[in-house]
Amino acid sequence: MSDGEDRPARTTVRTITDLARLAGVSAGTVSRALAGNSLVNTRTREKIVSLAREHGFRPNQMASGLRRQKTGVIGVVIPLGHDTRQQISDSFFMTLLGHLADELTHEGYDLMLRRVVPGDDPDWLDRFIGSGMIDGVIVIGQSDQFERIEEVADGYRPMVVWGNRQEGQHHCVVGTDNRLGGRLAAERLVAAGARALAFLGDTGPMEFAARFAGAQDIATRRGLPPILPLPTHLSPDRAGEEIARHIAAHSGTIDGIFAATDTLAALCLIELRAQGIAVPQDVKLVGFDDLPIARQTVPPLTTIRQDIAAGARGLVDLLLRRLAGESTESLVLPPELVARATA
Amino acid sequence: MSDGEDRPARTTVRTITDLARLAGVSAGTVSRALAGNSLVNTRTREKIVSLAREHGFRPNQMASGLRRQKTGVIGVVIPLGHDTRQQISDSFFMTLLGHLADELTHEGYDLMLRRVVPGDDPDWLDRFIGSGMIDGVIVIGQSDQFERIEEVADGYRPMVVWGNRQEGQHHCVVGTDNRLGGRLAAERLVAAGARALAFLGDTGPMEFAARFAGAQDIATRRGLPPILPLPTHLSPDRAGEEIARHIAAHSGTIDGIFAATDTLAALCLIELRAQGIAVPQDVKLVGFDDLPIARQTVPPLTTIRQDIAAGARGLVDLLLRRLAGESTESLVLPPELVARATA
DNA sequence: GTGAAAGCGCTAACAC
DNA sequence: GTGTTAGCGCTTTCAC
Repeated sequence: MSDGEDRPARTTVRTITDLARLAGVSAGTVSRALAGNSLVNTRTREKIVSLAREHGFRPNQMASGLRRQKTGVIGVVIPLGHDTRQQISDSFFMTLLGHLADELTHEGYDLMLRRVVPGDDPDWLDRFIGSGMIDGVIVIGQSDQFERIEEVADGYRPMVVWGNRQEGQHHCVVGTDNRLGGRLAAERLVAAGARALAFLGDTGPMEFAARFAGAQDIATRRGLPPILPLPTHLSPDRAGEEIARHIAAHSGTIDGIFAATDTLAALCLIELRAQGIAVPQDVKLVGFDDLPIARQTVPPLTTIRQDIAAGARGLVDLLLRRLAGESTESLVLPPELVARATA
Repeated sequence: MSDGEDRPARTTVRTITDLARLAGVSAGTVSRALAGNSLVNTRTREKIVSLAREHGFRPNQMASGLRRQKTGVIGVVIPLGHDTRQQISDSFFMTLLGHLADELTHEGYDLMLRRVVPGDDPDWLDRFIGSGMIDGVIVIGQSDQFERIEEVADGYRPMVVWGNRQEGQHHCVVGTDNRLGGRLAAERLVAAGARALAFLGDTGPMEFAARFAGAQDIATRRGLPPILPLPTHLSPDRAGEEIARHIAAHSGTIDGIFAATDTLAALCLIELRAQGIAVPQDVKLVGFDDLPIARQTVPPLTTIRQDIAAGARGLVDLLLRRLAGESTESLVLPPELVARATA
């Protein structure tokens, strides 16, 4: 390692042509041998393969992709519409991304990640798709881009979206039944004795809107007053203050809070404690997602579970089928109440 | 939207040649016009650009990449060596990844994400680099692959690694001074009155080993008994049980715990509470990372802060400079004690 | 079974 | 200023 040039003295073999020269065959044969599928003479193939290994040769995927008109890469894009400052590091999306990486790797695809701010670039989706770099795209979250996604879906098949399902939509979506989730949450709050309910979080994004609507379904059915929306941003810094203000303004008048996400619920728990409000005695609280943090709050958070791993599997499975030319239905996953100690 | 074919009747223009035909110029001119830099006639350029926009034309990045020998993509790879079941969704890495995505996007690069299990594929790094799909690579975490990374670093410049710095290493690394962090943690525990210290977490990965060593420095300096290692896995399910066993076995004999990560510290806090051990009265606890969860535990966690955003900025900055041919030093970031309520 | 040759879509000399 | 040409590294007919 100490003396200058320590690269092995072997010819550097960067292209399939280099390798062909070395093996005394043509580039075409090398290509076939490495692809394995064609009927190349076994001896020839073995020689080529061992030569390739010996010299650490890897075929250039750009060239191969260009020629075959496919890249082996799936694009994953996270549109940040509602709240630009919402970090890409938002826990739920990040966990989903992790599972997607696992699933795609497992299927032999690479993952290209893009975070976009649709407000800055209305063309975000076409640009990604048209880049020629990806064989298909997974959109994580509809954000406020439902219409844009619908338009694109009509002309581009290999796309699957994580989000909420709307009546009669065109694009293929995988997601939890958010409205049902909202119902489960509200039912739990009511069963625990709450009567004056609030919804903590922005109701703009469709997934949150559906959760809110589901909760409202229950309030209506039970003859309770309408649910009070307590809007917040998603980034923890801002949400913290906003929640503090909401609680200060409405403690005493509400006795049940349905938080749009576990992250918000956890912050809410802190604020409730800070303001001397006992959970679940004075106020019941239910979250959404069942992130790891839900088990670690004090008291542990009652929440609505989304099966993230199943979601990732569904997204990849549907995408691969669409890539293969199939038509696919959307996939709606059932949410599940996880009863812990806050309601 | 209601009548069958709603694609515009315009000729579909997929390649630069299509566009050239439409504009009545040659492909070369279109290429130059779109690149903007060459001295194309302003009128011609405007015509081409507007035509391109009108038809939603995007140049194929694979082709352009192949020709220019650069892709505009940076690879980000997470080697999962020590603990295969460690999720890619590990909080710290995920947050770092989020910041990397922001930084790279900002610099006009795309991000290709790969999760690898070095045990299954010893060739993981060369394979990624040799794929021809990326201009450079950021390795998140050295895992148990220090040697492999060193070997590659000698022959491949555009690589930067997140991890721990070793005396005399070849590869360019960005990371926190873990040993110093370990010292800060142990000093805090001792200052809070702890005398019998334990380290919670696997000491195999170098970063953790350095944290452990730092803590041991302080124990030695203060004439305290050696620090007791309490090994765990990183995945929350297994770690939970392991921690419970450790606490059951050693409560009473230890009065200060330094957890390798906040995630472990949070789990530890739960277990201590479950076993009726008061924090910080009976046992002091310090974490590492300062993840969002550290503010949300009860009581809030005293921890050692790593500046993740600065880390991401450093990684990207150094990588771009190496890409530009510069030689770069490694970057060691200072950890910072964040005093909350557990020690 | 293997070689030769034609291109995938783009860019960069080199002409004019 | 713009057209022409020659590839980037690979795959895939089409011959033989």
